[in-house]
Amino acid sequence: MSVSTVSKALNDNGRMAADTRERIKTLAAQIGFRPNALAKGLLSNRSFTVGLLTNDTYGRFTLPVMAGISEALVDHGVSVFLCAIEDDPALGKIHVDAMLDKQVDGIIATGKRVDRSLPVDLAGLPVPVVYAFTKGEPGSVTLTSDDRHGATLATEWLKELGRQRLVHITGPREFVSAVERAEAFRTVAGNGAPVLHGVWSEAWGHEAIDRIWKEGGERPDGIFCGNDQIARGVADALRERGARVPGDVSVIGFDNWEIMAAQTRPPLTTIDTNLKELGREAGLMVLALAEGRAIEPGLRRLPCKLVIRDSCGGGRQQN
Amino acid sequence: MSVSTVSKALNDNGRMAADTRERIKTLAAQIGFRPNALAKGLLSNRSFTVGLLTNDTYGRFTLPVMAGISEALVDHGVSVFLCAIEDDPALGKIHVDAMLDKQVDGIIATGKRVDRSLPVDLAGLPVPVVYAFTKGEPGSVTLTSDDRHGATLATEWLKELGRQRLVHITGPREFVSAVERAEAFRTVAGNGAPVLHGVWSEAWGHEAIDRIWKEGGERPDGIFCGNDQIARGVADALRERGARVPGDVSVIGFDNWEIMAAQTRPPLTTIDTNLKELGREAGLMVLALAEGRAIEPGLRRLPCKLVIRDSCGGGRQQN
DNA sequence: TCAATATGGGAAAAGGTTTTCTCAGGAAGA
DNA sequence: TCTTCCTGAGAAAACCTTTTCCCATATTGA
Repeated sequence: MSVSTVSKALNDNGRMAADTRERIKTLAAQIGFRPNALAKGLLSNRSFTVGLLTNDTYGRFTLPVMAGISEALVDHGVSVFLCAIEDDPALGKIHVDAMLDKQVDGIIATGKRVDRSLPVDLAGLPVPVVYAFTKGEPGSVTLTSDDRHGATLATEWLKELGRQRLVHITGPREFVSAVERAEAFRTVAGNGAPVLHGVWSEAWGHEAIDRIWKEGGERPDGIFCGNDQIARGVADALRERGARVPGDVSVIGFDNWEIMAAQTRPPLTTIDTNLKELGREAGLMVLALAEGRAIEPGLRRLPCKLVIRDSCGGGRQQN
Repeated sequence: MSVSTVSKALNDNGRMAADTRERIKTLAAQIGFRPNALAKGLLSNRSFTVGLLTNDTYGRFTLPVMAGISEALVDHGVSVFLCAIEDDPALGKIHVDAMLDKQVDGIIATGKRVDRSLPVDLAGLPVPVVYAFTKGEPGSVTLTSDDRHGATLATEWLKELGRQRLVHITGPREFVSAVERAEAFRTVAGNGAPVLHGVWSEAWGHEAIDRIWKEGGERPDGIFCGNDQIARGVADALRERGARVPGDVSVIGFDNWEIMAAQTRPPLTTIDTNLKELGREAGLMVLALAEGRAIEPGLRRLPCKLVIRDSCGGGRQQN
C-alpha cells in the first residue's frame, strides 16, 4: 500500500476502488492516524492558523472578540495564536515576526478604541490583516461597533419610557466613541441636552451626579451613561441621595459588561456591543482574505443591542 | 551559493570562512529572509507552539495566566494557541485534536478551580500537559495558588492592625479553595471565629452583613472576604449601615481583581494570587517537559501576596 | 616539488503530505 | 483472439529546512 494511495483515499481524491478507499479509511481510523498539519501547510502554503494581536490587558474586549473569532474559525480547522503586546512596540514586533515565521494565514488586530492604532506597523505584511476595535492604515478592513446606533437605541429607550430630562454622562472627549455617542444622544434628546465628559470610571459617575445635584437646577429623570462602570457609579450615587432607580430616574449603561452590569443595584439596562459577533465577522473576513476572496475595504460598524434589566423600568423584552 | 551553506551560515553551524558567514547574514537581513517555521518544525519535530485550553469565559483568570505564559515563552520563540472550550466536551475534543494536528509541543489546561477538571480527557496524549487552576489526572503536573497561604496573610494582617472580632465571608463549601481559606482563617483567628459560606457574589456580601447585623450579637471589626466581589458587597453594605471602612471595620478581599478592587469604596486591600507568575511557571514547565527535561509530578502551590489599599487602614507597604 | 592535511563549500537525504504523471493489467468491443 | 480503452495503483516531485557526508582546493611541511 503506497503513501500516495493512502493520501488519495483519505482525501477523497483520485480514482480508486470504493472498497480500497473504505479499507484504508477504517484502518486509518483504527490506528488513529493524524495527518501532520505542518507538512500539509508546508505544501499548501496555508497553515490554518491566524494571529490575534491585542493590547487589551484586562481582556474585557479581547475575550469576547476572541471567543467569536475562535467559534467562527474552528469550523474551518483554523486555530488562533493570541498575542498580548501591551503598548510595547518591541514586543509587538517580536510577536508579529513570530506569527510570520509560523506562516499565519492572516492577522487580526484588536484594541480598545477605534481611534488609536496598535504600537506596531502592520502595513505591507505578506498576509492579510483585519482590524477590530483599533485603527488600521488607510484602505484597510476595519470592524467596530456602531456607537451612534447604540447611543440612539439607549436614548430612544429612555424617551419611550416617558423620560423627559435626559443627561449623558460619559468618557473623555478624546475618544471618538464618546463623541459619537454624545452626538447621537443629542440628536435624539435634543440639542440642548447636557453632556458631561469625564473619565471612564465609576468614580466619575459619582462625581457627575454630585455636580448635578450641587448645581441645583432641574434634576434629570433619565441618565444615559457612556459605559457600565460610569452607570454603576451613577446608580450608587443616586441611591445614596435617595433618588430611586428606576422609580425616579432611569439609568442606562453601555457595553453590557455582564459582570459589572448584572451586579449593579439595580441590575443595569444597557447596550450590548455584540463583541462576539464582531469577532466572528473578523474571523470570517480574515479567512476570506486568506483564501483570496476580496473584501471591500473600509470601516464597518456593527449594530448594537438593547439589553433590558432593571435600571430603567419598563420591561418589554427586545432581542 | 548553495542552500546548505546559507543554512549553516545563518545557524552558526558547520565550518566556513568568517567573511562568507557575514556576507550571507547581511544579505539575508537585507532581503528580509525568514526561515519557514513549518519546515523547521517538520524536521525537528518541534513546532514551537503550545496550546492553552480554558473554560473560563469571562477571562478573569485566563488572561493574566495567558499573559504570564506568553511572556515566559516568547523568549523561547514559542507561540500560544488559545482555545476557549466553555464546558462543551465536543468542542474540547475538536480543539485538542486541532492542537495535536498542528503538532503542539505541549498543552496547558486552565480552569477556574482546582477541584474540577475540564470536560475533556487529556491523559495519554502524545504531548506533555500541565494543569493550572484545574484538576489533572493522578500523577500529573498541576499548579495553583496557595489558598491557605493567602488566607493566612489576610487574617494575620487584620490581627496585626489590632482587629479582634474577625469574620470570614466566603463562597460555597463545595469549593476546595473556600474550605482551605476558611481553615487557614480559623487557624489564625481562632477556632470559634465565624465563617459564613454563601456564593461568590457581591449580593452575598450584602446579605451576609445584613444577617450579621440582624443577629444583633457582637459586631465584627475585621472581615476577611473570600473574593473581591464579596468584599465589595460587604464594604457597600457597611457604608449603608453607617459603619466606617476602615475606621470601624477593616475589610480585606481575595484575588486582587484590579478592576473590582480598585474601584470599590474604599479601594480594597486584598490578596493577590499571582496569576501571571503562575502562568509563567506553567509555561516554563510545559516547555521543560517538551524538551524532555523531567518535572516532578504533583500539585504545586504558589504563594500569594498582600496588596494594601485603603479598606483595612494601616499602610505599611509590602511587596 | 610532492604528499598529507586542513579548510571551505556543495550535494543529498530526511521530515510528512499532496498532486501529477505514468504504467500495468483487465475488460469490453470488434 | 486481438486491439483499444479504461481503471486502479504506485512512483516521483514539490514544499523548505537542517545536517551529515564528501569532495575539491589550498596550505603546509618534508
